[in-house]
Amino acid sequence: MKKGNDFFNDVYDVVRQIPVGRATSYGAIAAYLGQKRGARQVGWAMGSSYQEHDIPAHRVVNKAGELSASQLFETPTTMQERLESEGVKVDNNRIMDWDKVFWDPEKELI
DNA sequence: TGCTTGACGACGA
DNA sequence: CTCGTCGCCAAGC
Repeated sequence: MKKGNDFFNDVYDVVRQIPVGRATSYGAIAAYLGQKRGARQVGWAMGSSYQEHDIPAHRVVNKAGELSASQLFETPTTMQERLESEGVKVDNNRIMDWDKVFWDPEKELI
């Protein structure tokens, strides 16, 4: 059986709980999972199979609120349009009011 | 088996 | 505030 898949499943579970109009960072998820230094692995895990799962990957951005994954979506603007559709303002691939939109699983999630 | 890359983060200039 | 460098972990070649 797989062994490191638990990390994947946990990442997906956290992402699914992200409320609409909010967003979180890879580092925050990694820290919530106890892998504070696994921020890159979070993005790698999702990018490897997020299409096979039903998770709002567009609500996950880097610590700077930048849509670094926008070009991995169907189109380079899909991620931005989806966020704006949920009420999140995006400017130059960066979330505006990031400090307000930021959703910390360690504090919001129990 | 070993080197390189990557949806990142923190620190310094 | 923006740019550049180093560090972490896992997968790919």
